Amino acid sequence: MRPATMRDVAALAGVGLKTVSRVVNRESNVSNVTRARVEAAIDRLDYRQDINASLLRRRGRKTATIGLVLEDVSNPFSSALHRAIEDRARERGVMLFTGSCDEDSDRERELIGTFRARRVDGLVVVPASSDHRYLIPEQRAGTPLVFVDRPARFLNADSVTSDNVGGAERALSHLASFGHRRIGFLGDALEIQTAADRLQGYSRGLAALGLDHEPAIVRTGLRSVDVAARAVTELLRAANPPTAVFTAQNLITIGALHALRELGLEHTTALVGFDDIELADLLEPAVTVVAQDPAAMGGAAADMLFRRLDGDDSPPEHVVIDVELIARGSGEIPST
Amino acid sequence: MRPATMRDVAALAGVGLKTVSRVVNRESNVSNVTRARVEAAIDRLDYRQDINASLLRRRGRKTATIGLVLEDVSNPFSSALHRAIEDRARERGVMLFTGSCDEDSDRERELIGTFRARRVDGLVVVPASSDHRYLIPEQRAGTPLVFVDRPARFLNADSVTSDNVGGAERALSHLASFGHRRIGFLGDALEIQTAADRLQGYSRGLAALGLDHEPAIVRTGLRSVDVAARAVTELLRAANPPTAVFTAQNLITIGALHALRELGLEHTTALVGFDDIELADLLEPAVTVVAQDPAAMGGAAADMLFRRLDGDDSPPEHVVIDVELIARGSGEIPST
DNA sequence: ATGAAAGCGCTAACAT
DNA sequence: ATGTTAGCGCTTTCAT
Repeated sequence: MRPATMRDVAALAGVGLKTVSRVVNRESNVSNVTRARVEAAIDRLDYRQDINASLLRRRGRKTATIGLVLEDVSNPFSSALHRAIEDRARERGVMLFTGSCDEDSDRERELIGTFRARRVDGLVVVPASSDHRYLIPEQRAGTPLVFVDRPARFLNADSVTSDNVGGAERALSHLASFGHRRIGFLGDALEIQTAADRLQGYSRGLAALGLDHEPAIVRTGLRSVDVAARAVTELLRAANPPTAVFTAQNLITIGALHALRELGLEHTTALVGFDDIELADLLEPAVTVVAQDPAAMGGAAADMLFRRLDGDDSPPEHVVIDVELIARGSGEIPST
Repeated sequence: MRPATMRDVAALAGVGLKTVSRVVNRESNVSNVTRARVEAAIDRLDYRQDINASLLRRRGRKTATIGLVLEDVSNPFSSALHRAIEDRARERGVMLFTGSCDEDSDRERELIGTFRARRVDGLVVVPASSDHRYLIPEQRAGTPLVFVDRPARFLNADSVTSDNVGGAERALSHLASFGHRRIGFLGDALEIQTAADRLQGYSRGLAALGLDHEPAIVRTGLRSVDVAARAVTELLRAANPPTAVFTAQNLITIGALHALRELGLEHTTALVGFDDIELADLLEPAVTVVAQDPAAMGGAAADMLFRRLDGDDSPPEHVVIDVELIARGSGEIPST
């Protein structure tokens, strides 16, 4: 029942422990005859090296693992990030520990603590918490740390983010080019950095167009599809409703689509969403979005982490990944 | 730079190594004064127990990790499974190693080999390969092994699958109840067990309705959205086309939706898909599907694995998770 | 080319 | 209540 050890292999092959170690690690200074004998024993015992024991004694003490803190492994954005990082890690023979923290900052700390106990070589974090000073010791200890989607707060660390401000601005000018002058904003809680950035982009967009900021058509703190749908309904039923809306997040866009459909306004009120949604092109009208590129973000984050792991200790970098406006129909409805 | 060890803590606190171990592991027989001293030292050194070293010596040699082989962490089905398993694992303080194998059987073996080297306590596998005899030593060594979505081949192991046959049958009888007598089948490669099962359900459904099996309106081996779209287009443009189609997989359903839209037949040809798709309710018509329950599948798989880990060594079980037909519109278009 | 001894960070088993 | 010794499975170091 107990898995075979190197000792077992050595005994069966009639060689010393170190010789088996040499064969397993493909070191030189083993004669072909000896190697063959050892390999036969390995096969016979179905031996597999215990990486944990191996790494314990190794110089450098690397575990060939990295920890990945995501919002939720099952949401499309997180899992696209995950996949991109997995692919990079695989090239280096590195395994991933992942965990979902559901925007819960306690869970973020708990996860990172667990990763630390497992001696991960580095950390990629989509942060939930708003104060990362607790990671100072970690950082000082030399553990590479890359933040994704949102920057670290109160900690100077590498980050990879989308161009949220620029993307929102682009959405605004796109809608304006179709004649819209009253453009509603629907966003998430402003404690979330990306939500705040997108609102800032909206404001800048208004300013660039010489338009006033009208608080009545700006709604934030929308945390679910239903809440978003209700907010959109209210906005459009009020007196002097906006002729276009900018929905600053995935679920909010979906909520807005439901609301517009119910009000029968889907071909009348223009809509641009931030973040692409599945099947957006099959909807009627197809949904215009500012799309992020989670695969590129994950790739950039992994590249950065591995550069750090390879010894790069230049000052923290902040990579901003471009977003793309994909015009599909809903954002090209002209103002009436 | 080197992380603090238990030794360091013991030295700083002026106690023996074992006392620190007792405090860290919350064992009894430590006076409050001593405990406080040790805890202060832990805080000052920012010490964190090295789990790998700890587990190396522990009785039972458990690593508190499980390995999860998925088709692709970024696809919705896989990631929903992943999340369900993560939640169960978290309750037990178990971490997950995950990997995507993209339907590549070599990659499946490679991943499982890596997991084995890391001494995972158990394995949950969505299999890509068609012969699992290579896992016999693993199984004999007592490593719990649960297959999900598709059963093991040539290996008697626990499995959790959807009711693919029954679901397909239900789709057939649903379409028949709206008058359809010529129902096309569009499916994936039959090497994939689920695809074969769904075709079998289709055949049974036909038989139950007293309908003939017409090879001309059955297409299999459709491996992408585009290929599926083309197949649907061909089917519907041919002489004597089916009045309804059953698309036996996610991407095929999406391909069919594109094709129907392009042909202008979306309100004429009935469609039932296997596996739910995002935003199916916002499409026009909304898409009727036979929905799997990946969260339930993952939960059941995790429960099974942990039962095995807790010592249950009864014969392998094959849990079948029910599927649900969700009527939304496309499947209720009557035959003309 | 090969192996014996020491030790990685920790827990088990046994003192005291 | 606390400490000491051995040893988990492996690599390092140093010998032969």
